[in-house]
Amino acid sequence: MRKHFPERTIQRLLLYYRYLNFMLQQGTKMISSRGLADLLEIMDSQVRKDLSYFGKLGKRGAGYDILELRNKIAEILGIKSKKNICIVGMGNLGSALSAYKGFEELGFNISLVFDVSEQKVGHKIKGQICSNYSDLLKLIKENSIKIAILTVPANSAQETALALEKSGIKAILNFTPVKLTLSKAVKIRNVDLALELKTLSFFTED
Amino acid sequence: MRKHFPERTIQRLLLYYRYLNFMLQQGTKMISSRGLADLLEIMDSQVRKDLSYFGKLGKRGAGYDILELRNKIAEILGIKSKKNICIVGMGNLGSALSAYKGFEELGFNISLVFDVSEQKVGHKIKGQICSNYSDLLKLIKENSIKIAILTVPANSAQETALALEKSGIKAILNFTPVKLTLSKAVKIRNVDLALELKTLSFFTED
DNA sequence: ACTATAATGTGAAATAATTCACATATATGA
DNA sequence: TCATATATGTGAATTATTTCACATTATAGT
Repeated sequence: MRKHFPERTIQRLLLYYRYLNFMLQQGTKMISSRGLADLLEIMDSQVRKDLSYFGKLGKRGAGYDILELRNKIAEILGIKSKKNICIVGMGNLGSALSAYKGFEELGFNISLVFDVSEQKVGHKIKGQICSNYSDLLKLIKENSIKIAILTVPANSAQETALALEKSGIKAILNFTPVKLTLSKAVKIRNVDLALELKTLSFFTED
Repeated sequence: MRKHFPERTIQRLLLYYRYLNFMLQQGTKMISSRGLADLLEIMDSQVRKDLSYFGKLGKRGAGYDILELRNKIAEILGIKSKKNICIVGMGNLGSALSAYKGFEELGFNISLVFDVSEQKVGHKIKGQICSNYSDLLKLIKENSIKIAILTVPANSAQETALALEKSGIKAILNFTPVKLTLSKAVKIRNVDLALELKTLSFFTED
């Protein structure tokens, strides 16, 4: 079923998911594509197109059953099954992310965090005991972790990424401003905070 | 000159900028579109198209003069002129961002940080003295700050955004998972960390 | 039961972004 | 100076994504 639809569709599905959950708590039962679209300030046809990639999920004349749709999206996105992840680099950003609640809600569990610093290794950082970077290979393999968040300093990013690949990691969320070069078997996604701020600022009138 | 080119073009310009700076330090003088493209794993035609939006910046048969191109991109992106920004919400993420080096390199200066907590206000967090949220309007106006990073808890995001708008903020980098509703005069850009991780994970083979 | 209204699902059209392909210009070496 | 190789800049083609438009189906009110 994969890759006949835009990546953006998946991201919007996630946004729908959040709103549907919220509406469930409110006790609402049905929602139209227009209703969802208005909340997100997008076109209703976009909502329908997105959902149509995954079947006929609505009911003509009535809309979408919120509970059903929420569950279907959870299924599509694989939110039911918890996935263990690790964070490598417990600097400011790394430790902030280790405490970030948003990951858990989408089915992620931070099961390991690493750093090289002697001051951190063995100690709790935001409730997580920090493992030694020298045990990276061993621990990631033992725990069969496939997803890593990379928050090390730029100058050790590539080297750390290689170690992650070797340890069996299949996906890296890269917060460093470095273009990582790994085999195609490893999916990389870059989150470039400075770039986001600059993009915003560029398209803003002074 | 604005908005005849894709937003992605601006983002790539920024990546080019980083590489050009690096190459300058190495002492290289010229680079071809192919050279740049290979570094970023994109098409060389993409590089040429991106640059062509801003003039004839290269020399046929020779390529691009690295110093000239770097300066031209800095000019396009407005990197020379420092811009003051503020961060609202000094939780884990906010304080990590207040210490983040990447912003400075692109011409941003974090001149104010805010929180509501009595324990934080008046104290230094990562080198920044935290201002009281109740002084938000006054301080942002006084300092003519136009850009804000929003890292407050989800349940106060919308309300804080409204306060920011009132204080004259024209652009918000929103790290909360909340769809902010403001007048069109305020540019909003969302950074949704959980969504990034989920997108990555979705397109990864288990 | 009938009519008016609401809403989906989906090809087709429109829009946007990327990549191709090549005419044109420059550089280099013999 | 000429031939060959290199590399830009750009209109055209391609590919991707969004939006339109409408046939179809369901609902609600009378």
